[in-house]
Amino acid sequence: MSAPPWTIVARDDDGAVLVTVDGRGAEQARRRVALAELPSALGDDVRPVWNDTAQWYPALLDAGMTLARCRDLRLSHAILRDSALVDAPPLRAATAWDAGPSTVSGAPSPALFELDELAPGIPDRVDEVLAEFARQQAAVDGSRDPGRLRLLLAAESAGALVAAELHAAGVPWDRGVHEAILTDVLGGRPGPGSHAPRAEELATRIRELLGDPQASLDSQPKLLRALHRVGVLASSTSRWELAEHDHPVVAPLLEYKRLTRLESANGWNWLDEWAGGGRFRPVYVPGGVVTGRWASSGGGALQLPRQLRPAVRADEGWLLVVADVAQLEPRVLAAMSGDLALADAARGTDLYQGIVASGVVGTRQEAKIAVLGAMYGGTTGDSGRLVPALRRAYPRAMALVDEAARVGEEGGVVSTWLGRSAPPPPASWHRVQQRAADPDADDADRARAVRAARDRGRFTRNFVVQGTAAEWALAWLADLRGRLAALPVVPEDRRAPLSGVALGGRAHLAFFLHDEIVLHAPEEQAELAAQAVRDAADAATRLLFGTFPVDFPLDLRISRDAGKALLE
DNA sequence: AATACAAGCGCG
DNA sequence: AAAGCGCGCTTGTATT
Repeated sequence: MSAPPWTIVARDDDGAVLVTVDGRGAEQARRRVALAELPSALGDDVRPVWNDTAQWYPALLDAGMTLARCRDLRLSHAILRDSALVDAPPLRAATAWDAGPSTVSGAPSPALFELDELAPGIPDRVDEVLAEFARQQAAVDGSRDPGRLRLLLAAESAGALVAAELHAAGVPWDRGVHEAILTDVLGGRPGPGSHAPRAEELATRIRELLGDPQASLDSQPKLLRALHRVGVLASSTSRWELAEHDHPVVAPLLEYKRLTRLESANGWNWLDEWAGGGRFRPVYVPGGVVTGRWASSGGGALQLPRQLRPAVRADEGWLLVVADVAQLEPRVLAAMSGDLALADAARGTDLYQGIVASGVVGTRQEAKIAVLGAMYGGTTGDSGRLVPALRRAYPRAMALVDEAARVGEEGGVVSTWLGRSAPPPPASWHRVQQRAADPDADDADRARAVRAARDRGRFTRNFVVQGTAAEWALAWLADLRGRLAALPVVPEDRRAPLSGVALGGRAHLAFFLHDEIVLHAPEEQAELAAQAVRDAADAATRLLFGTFPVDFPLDLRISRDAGKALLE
């Protein structure tokens, strides 16, 4: 199987320029095409190299085209600029390629083909794009581990394709189910200037218990003062702190907060704005998190309350394949540290139970607290008490995160398995450290420096694990979309109503959140799609960790909706 | 009136 | 029950 050619895709004053190049960026052929001709001019077996997937791919999707792979230079630049695998990189100087993420617009339209629709900042002229590609290829070729970086850039770029496809396809969203949940919990839609009926009833009771019929419950300072007046001496109005006080007002107040949260964050207004048309189309931002995780923008895609998952509901004649990886991060840690004992504990479907079975700690809950403490840098409470047991049982795994923390505390740089490095600490961090080292420094200066160092250490400790887990997930997605593209297209009358989008004819990705995915699949393809999900997970594990004996078991189910209830 | 910030809470 | 990491969004308040 030969790799497809690289094709630089860039703009000129009234169209696109396509340049076929070799792996070093040397030009082999060039042609100009009108933007409207781009889908047919590109064809299927091509690997575009472009400045920014979010600027090009939505229009191709609109035209009914999908791509197998690409190279996103903006995302790749960010990786190579910071990667510790790249020596003295010419990419480190600040340039227009450092532009922040542009996002796929919420209003896909032919306007995306128009020249003035470009987000400002990211270079798009052919000379600049060619030059950047050549710089990046040279940086990879001259790096300490070209193989890993090529994998990472390919995965990151495939992720950019997935993000655009996810937005185009959307999550099938059942308005009726969502409204039924809201009505059941809140009692009905709130009128202007008031809360929903159940929240208002609670508010009345709470004000009685506070002895103040005018008490404001939505203003933290006012609520806190009212609580103090009845003897609840909390220092904040946060849920966990209120729960520690034994007073009749606490329970209804916590319930009130729960209801008003649902109402404001994912109530009827959210439904109208984001999912009214039967699809929720979050804007995904690949590479939006320093660790390499995706961020999102608009609609709160990363915060969909589990309570509302039943509203994710397949179209008639379609099914959802819902899959998530159990304890992805500790499994990744076992693999990257080569810790056979931890990998052994991870052998079954429940890593925490495996740790208990090895006699490291007594209960599953303790195992969970210990593992999270190990990866997050917990030092106090149960976490601080339990982590040492983990350090004895899994010295290699713990050495990896402990070393990452040590390097971070000293201001150094850490990297993920494939070579994404944490940005170096900012100048302000170094100033704090220097001030503490000054002979005139006082205790406060030194305390501030220690705190900043520890904060940095917890960040780098977690970075290596969270970032490598993100790489596994990207590899999973990238492999999966290739498998899905090989499924047959169903007959016209069986397709999902995705106007102008090539994805509606077969099983496609509909949602992604760090370690879980939802596929939307024609009924007759659901089993095949589910097997593709499993096979892709295995392929991702082999791609990253070769033959190292670690499992990444999936919790997978096929059902009409994404609610957990149908599972049991 | 517009903008910035902090608190609080949803997700992994 | 949070803790220890990473996010986005809404609300109320403070600032300009």
